[in-house]
Order: sequence, then C-alpha cells, then structure tokens
Amino acid sequence: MAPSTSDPDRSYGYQSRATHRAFDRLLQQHLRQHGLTNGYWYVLRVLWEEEGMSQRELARASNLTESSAVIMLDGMQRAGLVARRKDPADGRRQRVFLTAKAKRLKPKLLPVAGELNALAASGIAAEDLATYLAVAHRMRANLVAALETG
Amino acid sequence: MAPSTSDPDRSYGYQSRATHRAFDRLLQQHLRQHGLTNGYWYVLRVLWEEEGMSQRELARASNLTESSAVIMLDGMQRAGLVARRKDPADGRRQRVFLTAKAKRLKPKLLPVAGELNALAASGIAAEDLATYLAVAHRMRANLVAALETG
DNA sequence: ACATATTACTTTGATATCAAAGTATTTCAA
DNA sequence: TTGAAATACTTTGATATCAAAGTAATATGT
Repeated sequence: MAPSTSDPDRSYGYQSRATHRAFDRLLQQHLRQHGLTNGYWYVLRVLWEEEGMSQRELARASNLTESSAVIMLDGMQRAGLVARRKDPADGRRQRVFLTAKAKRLKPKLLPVAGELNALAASGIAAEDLATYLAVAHRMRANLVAALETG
Repeated sequence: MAPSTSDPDRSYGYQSRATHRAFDRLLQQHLRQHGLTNGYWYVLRVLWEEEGMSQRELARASNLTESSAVIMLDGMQRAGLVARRKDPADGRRQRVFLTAKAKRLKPKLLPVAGELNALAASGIAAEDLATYLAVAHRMRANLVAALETG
C-alpha cells in the first residue's frame, strides 16, 4: 500500500476523528451553559424525536452500546431528565420517557445543532457538503460490515 | 434554520461522530490482538514519524489535550513503549522517545492504518474521497476557529 | 538581580465509553 | 409443561478524555 493511506492528512480515519473532536469540543462549550453534558445531548436528540423506545433501541439510535446507555440513563434519571418504565407486556424491557424538564429544554437546545452545523459548513460548496455526507454514510456502512464479520 | 441541519442524516456533527465511532471500534478490534489500545496507537502514529518532541508538541500532533497526553504517556511508559527525557536546554520540557519495543511494532502495525482506510473507502469514487478529506479539513478549521473565539 | 509573567508539565475530579460477565424475563421445542 | 435458548438489561473493571487548578522552570522588564 502506498504511503497515501497512512499519511494523516489523507487518512479517512484520522480526519474523521479530528472532525469529530472539533465538533465535540465546541458542543461541550455550548452545552455547559445549560448544565448538559455531550452524552446527555446525544440521547436527548433521539428522545426529542421519539419517546418510549426500549433501552436497546435507544442505544442503537444514539450510537452507544447497551452498557453505555445504561450508565448514561442512570445519570439522566438522577438529573431529572428521563424516567424509565417497565413495559407491561414484556418485563425485560425498560421504556424511556422524557420528563417535563427535558421537554422544556428542546426549544432552547435543539437549535444548537443547526448552529454548529451551519458554522462547520461555512464557506463550503453545497455540492461538496452533500458528497461529505454520502461518503461518511458509505464509510460507516463499510466499517460496520467489517466489524460484524470479524 | 430549516430542519435539514438537525436531521441526523444531514447533520455533519452526527455523521462525523458516527464515522469516527465505526473507525474506532474496528481499530480496537485490530489492535487488541497486539495488546495495544487505541489511545496508544494515536500517539505511536505520531512518534513513528518523528521522535523527541516535547509533550506539548506531541499532544497537539496527536489531537489530545496536554493533560490527556500526560495520562497516555504515563501508561505507555509503564507499558515499555516510550521514555521521557528532560530537555537539557530547558528543564520544563519532557522530550518523548520510542523504546526498541515500540519501534519493532511499527512494521507490523503501521499497515493497519492503510488497511482500515482502504476498507472504509471501498466502493467510493476517488473524486468523492478527495472531497471528503477536503471538507473534513475545512470543517475542522471552521470549528477550531470558533472554539478559540469563545 | 529580582519580581512578575509565561511556559511546560502534572494532578485532580469528572464524564464517556466499551467488553465481558452476570441477572431477570420471555420464548420455544420436545 | 418444563428445561434450554434467546432476549433485555445491569454490573464490573478498564481505557479515553477533558477542564481547572497546581507546580516547576525559564524569560522578561526594570
């Protein structure tokens, strides 16, 4: 393999990590003013769209493992953001719901997502942004397929 | 702002996180066979290119904060991968060097970077891959500029 | 020279994350 | 119907990561 794929500037892994870290740090800077952590944010983003899913579904939608989701939800429950209710039809499932407090945060905080994305995208052609999303999506699919294989 | 920028599939933040996580998990799967952690890998990638930099320089090159770098290097030192030597000309600086053991790992492990990148890129047009890198680079610059502003 | 500012690293306390092993509940096949 | 398998969640122990405050060494202005 030519050096091109291990040179950091040309490494998709390196660049995706660098982009993510920059997003994550800026997100943290915004959320701390509202007393939220990044981890809570990722879960709230999902729950603001749809409440009442099982922890497993929520973990998948939030891109967390199930054990990470348990820990996150423990914290969010203590912070008064979510409530867990056992599914009456299946005692194994814990369905997750937002509290009134978490619902009130939505209009204040959801716009932050748009702001950060707009900021990141500034000065970049719309066509290139679309390509970025498509490539990211395909790379993830390729990598997840490899993860499951081996 | 239109919903387009908060819909996960169209959110650059969401997609960059998802891509990174997939890379990171697959990397972990590969490295564990060699007894290395992802954190050590990121630092080794830098040191395999250039030894003897100060911790601050190394932290910047590895995309870590200085305090994270300290913790990582403590572990790497215990694992016999690096040695720290005080700069004779400036007693504040700790210069970081690879041990023989870490140097021996390079030919075995460096190719992993190329393999994962090739795997991630499979089925994607070269032109689109180039766009991905350019967009990632620019986004990071935009975000870092915002971080520094406040 | 000496007090102050700057620089480089370290410590501390917190969140984020996972894999592996463990527990409780439901499903299913004989 | 009952025991094994599958499912859903939890616990445990580890790494990864950061911000803020702390320590040590050097540089700077007077």
